[in-house]
Amino acid sequence: MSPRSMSKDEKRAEILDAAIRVFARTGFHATKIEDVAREARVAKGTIYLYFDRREDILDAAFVRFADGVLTQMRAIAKAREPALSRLRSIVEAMLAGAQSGPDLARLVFDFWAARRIGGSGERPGTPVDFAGIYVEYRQLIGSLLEQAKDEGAVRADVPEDTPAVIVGLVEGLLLQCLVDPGALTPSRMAEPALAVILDGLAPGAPH
Amino acid sequence: MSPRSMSKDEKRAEILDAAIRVFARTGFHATKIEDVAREARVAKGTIYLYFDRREDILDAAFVRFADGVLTQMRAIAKAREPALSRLRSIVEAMLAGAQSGPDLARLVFDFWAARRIGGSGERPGTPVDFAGIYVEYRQLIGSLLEQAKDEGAVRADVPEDTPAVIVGLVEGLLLQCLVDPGALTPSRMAEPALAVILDGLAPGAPH
Amino acid sequence: MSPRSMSKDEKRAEILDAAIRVFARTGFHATKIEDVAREARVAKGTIYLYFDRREDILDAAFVRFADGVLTQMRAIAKAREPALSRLRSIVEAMLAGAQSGPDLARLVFDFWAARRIGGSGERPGTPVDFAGIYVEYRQLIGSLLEQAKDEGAVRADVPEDTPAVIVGLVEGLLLQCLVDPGALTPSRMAEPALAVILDGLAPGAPH
Amino acid sequence: MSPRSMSKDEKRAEILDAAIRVFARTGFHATKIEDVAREARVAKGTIYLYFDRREDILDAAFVRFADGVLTQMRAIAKAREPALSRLRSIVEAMLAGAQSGPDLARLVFDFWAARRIGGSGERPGTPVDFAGIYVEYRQLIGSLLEQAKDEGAVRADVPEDTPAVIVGLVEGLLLQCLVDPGALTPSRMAEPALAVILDGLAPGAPH
DNA sequence: TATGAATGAGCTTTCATTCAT
DNA sequence: AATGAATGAAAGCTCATTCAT
Repeated sequence: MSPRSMSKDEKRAEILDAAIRVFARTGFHATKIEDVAREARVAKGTIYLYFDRREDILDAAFVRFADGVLTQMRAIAKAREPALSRLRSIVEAMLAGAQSGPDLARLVFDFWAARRIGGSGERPGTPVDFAGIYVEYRQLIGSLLEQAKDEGAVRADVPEDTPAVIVGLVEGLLLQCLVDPGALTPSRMAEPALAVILDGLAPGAPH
Repeated sequence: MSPRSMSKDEKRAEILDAAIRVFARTGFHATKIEDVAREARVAKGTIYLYFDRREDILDAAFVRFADGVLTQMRAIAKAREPALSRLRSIVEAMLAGAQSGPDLARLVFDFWAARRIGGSGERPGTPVDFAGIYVEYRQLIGSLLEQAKDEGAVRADVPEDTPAVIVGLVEGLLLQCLVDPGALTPSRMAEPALAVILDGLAPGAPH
Repeated sequence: MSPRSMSKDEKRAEILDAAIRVFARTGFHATKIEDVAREARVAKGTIYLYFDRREDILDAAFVRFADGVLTQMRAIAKAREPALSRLRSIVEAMLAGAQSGPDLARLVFDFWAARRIGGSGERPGTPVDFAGIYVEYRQLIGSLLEQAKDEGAVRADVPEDTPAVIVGLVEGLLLQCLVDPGALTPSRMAEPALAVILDGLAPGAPH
Repeated sequence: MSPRSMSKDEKRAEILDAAIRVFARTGFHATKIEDVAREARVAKGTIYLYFDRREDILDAAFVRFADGVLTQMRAIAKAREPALSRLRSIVEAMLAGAQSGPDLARLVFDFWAARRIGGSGERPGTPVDFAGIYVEYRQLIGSLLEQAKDEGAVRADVPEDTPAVIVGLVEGLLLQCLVDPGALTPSRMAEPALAVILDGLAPGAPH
């Protein structure tokens, strides 16, 4: 399976991918190192050649996930289109991403719970800059809003904290879809979400 | 301490309150039965006279928490005020609630992670109707929107899934605050949140 | 076997005794918690109700062993006899003690090796005052030497560090017996040991 | 680093030296093959080209250490001096040796503990003739005592087991110094040790 | 010869759950 | 009803040893 010529980084990535698959399927908390090893087709001990502790795998998985989202967002943000159009695309892309891999989105909750994000208890280990990732999400949205303002596509008095509202709206919507996949699907939510966001930002009369 | 005359239900509630305090402080995953017992001033074995399994305590805790929110929402929804004003109050109340007890909000993540909400894996035990709770959230909002429509306070073409967008927006915003408490606080977010929600729903030009 | 009425301390002592038996038989390093549990007729987990860590058992075992020796020494030192005679008795008693339980004496090496006595590496956990025990050994001998001097039974110019020499001699002799039980037995060594010690201390012509 | 022309034995010796350094520093029990490899500047697997099992390294280390001591003792024993003087030199040399490398002396405990010297449990592998080494120690001392007797430098009725007493005294003294390096140093112990040994053996009145 | 990635048996430790009192 | 000592399954992690290159 794994060629002997594989570099240390590649092997690590391979194990990480396996771990993400299992976490998504079983949940981090219920996933044993043994499970990750089996999925990655290696022995238990091998895992520890690439990760110091079980929790580090979760951290790495989250970072890989978040990086993917950020990369996609940055690409869209750089497109040659009106800012408002790019904002719309970003919202659609995030919802579409969750559509294709809902289990992966779940990983975020596991991460929150395991890492006690927002809790008063502290956890050992090198912390993942969770907040920093959201700061960048918001900055990206904020920068688009500024451009849209300059382009006259958005009201001039948009409150400062609006990026957080938009990011929250998208993430919260994903939660809803995760909780009640029967009633709600991400793709179907794009239109009403944008209706709320954009019409609220429109300079003149909506639509 | 606990009077001999206490009923089984009262005692159970007392233990549950203790558990919620510890879960909020320490996180469910890191909370041992022993910790709950200590907080409730009973012996470890006593817990098992009121709950069959450890996870049942988390379920019960979540239900009690969600019931509290719903009760509050229902009360506001019944007030003698314009529907739009009640909608605004609900949003403000939810954000204010998180403001006063951020640790309690964290319980929701623990619940998701432990109960594998939205995941493909199944968990044993009597399931809590997680989705149902959100259905009721959305119905409450949806009903207010209908009334607001009738009152002419809201555009007639508000998309059907808008309640999910609003609930998501509030929950997502809470997540943001939890993740980055330094930069964001729930109370400060009420105004920009309502700016996005309400102006987006307004019939004519915003404001 | 173990009556339910046993106090926590008694139970701890019982486990400790079992542990000492196994350590003596198998060596600390090769002894698994499981082995101790089996010898003590309890489950593995029970051990941890009385000792926090595996190493703590060794510490406690050593302390119990050393306390026994010290108690015996103190008792002899208080006897109503000439000081020199009591010194002789102490040497004989220590050698006789090792005679009856050579395996127990081995425990000391395990302790040294595990606790890295005298080494540059540090170990975690509450340290056992190893040096302090030997300080007391030496003080006891030293005090007897002083009395013997006053009684004129010993030369006046005995060097200050002589107690260390005597303690060392006895312990070192025990090592020899441990290493080569075929050729040497503690009981047989008492006479030559005393011949070296006492005649060396005699004021006039030896014997 | 290591020249290609190095013989198998030389390489083995080089690894052994590295191992002794690490054992002395860290203790055998806490030393991993990896540590030895790093110190010897070879890969882990290379160790196994020269030693079959981890314990064999300890055995070899001990033998090399003991051989060094014996060689030194033999050299002194052959000197052209009165036997008593040579005995004195040997005692001084052993104490001085420990003075220069206390960590190395610790190796002996590790060896005892790991090899279960004196214990009832048996260990696999080719055993090191631990007892034999001490036999030779004692024979060397015994032979010197005989010569001293012939030279009239020592009482005629020295008990047969006196060599064991002397060897034990020196070793035991070293233990004391190891245990309580603050209070005792080997070099300072030479004089009181010899006072006990020699004056005890003197034919007429001491000094 | 030398390497070092891979292995997996085996250990310590934890803790939900039970049950005799 | 209440207790808390006892249990033992279960899991994370280590590291001596192997072996393909």
